[in-house]
Amino acid sequence: MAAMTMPRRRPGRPRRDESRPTREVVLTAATALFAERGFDAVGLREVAAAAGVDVATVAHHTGTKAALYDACFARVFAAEREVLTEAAAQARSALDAGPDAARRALHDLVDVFVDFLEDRPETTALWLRRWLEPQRHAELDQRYAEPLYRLVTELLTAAAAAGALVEPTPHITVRSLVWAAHGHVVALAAGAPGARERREFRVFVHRFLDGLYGPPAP
Amino acid sequence: MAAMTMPRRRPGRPRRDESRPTREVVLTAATALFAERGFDAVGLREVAAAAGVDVATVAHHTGTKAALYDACFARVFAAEREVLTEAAAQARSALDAGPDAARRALHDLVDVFVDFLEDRPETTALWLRRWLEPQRHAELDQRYAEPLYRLVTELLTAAAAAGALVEPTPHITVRSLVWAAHGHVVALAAGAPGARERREFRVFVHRFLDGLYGPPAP
DNA sequence: CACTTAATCCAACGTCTGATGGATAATCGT
DNA sequence: ACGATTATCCATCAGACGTTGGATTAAGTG
Repeated sequence: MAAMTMPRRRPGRPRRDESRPTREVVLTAATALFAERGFDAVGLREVAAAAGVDVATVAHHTGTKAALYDACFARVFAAEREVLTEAAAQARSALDAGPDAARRALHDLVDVFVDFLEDRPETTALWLRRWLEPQRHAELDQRYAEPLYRLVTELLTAAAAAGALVEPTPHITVRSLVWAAHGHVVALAAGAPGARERREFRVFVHRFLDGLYGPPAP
Repeated sequence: MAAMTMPRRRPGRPRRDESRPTREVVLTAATALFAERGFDAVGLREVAAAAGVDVATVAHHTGTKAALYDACFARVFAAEREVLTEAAAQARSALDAGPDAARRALHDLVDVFVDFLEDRPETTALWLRRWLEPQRHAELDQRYAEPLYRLVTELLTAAAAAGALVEPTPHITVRSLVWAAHGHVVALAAGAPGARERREFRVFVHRFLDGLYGPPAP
């Protein structure tokens, strides 16, 4: 029975590295390169070399270069969506517990977001690159950005409806916070003193929220 | 006498368009293309075509492609620096007139900045592209970004010293504001409803400042 | 065992790139 | 009028690019 459910090796030439699927290796290498230098500045031969395979192998696994690019984005953004969706759900459940709890939940939510970006700075690089590509921009916004923005925007709207805060333009607040966080990551990548900067940015974001909505109860 | 100070035509074949120096035409065309698609995605032949000249003419006036790229940045960032330097000087002179005037001066300063970015959205595109280029990043920061950041950061510090506000991390506040403004421009370029978005972003920025520092007197 | 399937690499293709050497034209200084 | 100077274009180069066809290897399947 176990043999039935075990992932039996498929026929054909075995992979070079049986521990990680070649596609994953290629995607990881390509993501790092694309994040660092962008679509046009990265050659497929370079990706192949970084992944330790031939350029034809890259094509075999990911098709065209644009498809590889898209696949890299999909992986990173799916991870971001997962983390944020869960964090937003937690924050939402705190809305009923009164204004103080709601504001504290917002603090926690942005902390999760900042943690994620600091942990995976390539997310910032890829987002910024996408924002600079007008044609791909729209499609990506629809698939990834808009749902996330809507999630948090509706969270703010609900908090406002619950009387926890006053927020006339939640989408602008959310967007500004997101860009401030991306700027923070870029500053870190540019060599700002790490630990101190991280701490201070969190304090700033909380000041930002407290200034807009009032602080949680002491 | 007038003939002595008049810009006498230099020898050699005349320019195609005597009204605008060829170098300016090329730089303008190149700036638009680079801002839209980035360094690697823009070919010199494309720049030449947009400027209405041959590719060799581009090389003759701007040297290598990297030099052309740098020249485009220098033009745009010099304009930004000029506008901001003057606005910051005006704000600084208002610091002595008390906390309310200081806060109002801050509002005016960010308004000038947002106006400038909305007016020249290519500034945002070029900045973002530079931030994604690690090696060029440092040099550019030193020449353009750092002086501007220092200008505004010291303004905040001076305002804090004058008792107009409390600001533990001025550089983070400034950076976050700058990135929020860039995000605003990107959203506009992506098709957000223009007039309303512009108005609401200004309201938001003022809310942001009032939240951090307290509002100016009513 | 033979047959199929899958993964990998090698070699090559046509295209486009940034750069350059050299010819031509038009203006100035003399 | 004549050489010097400058701007412009044409033609071309060597190299890198993304992509593809086909050979090779090694496993599963019967």
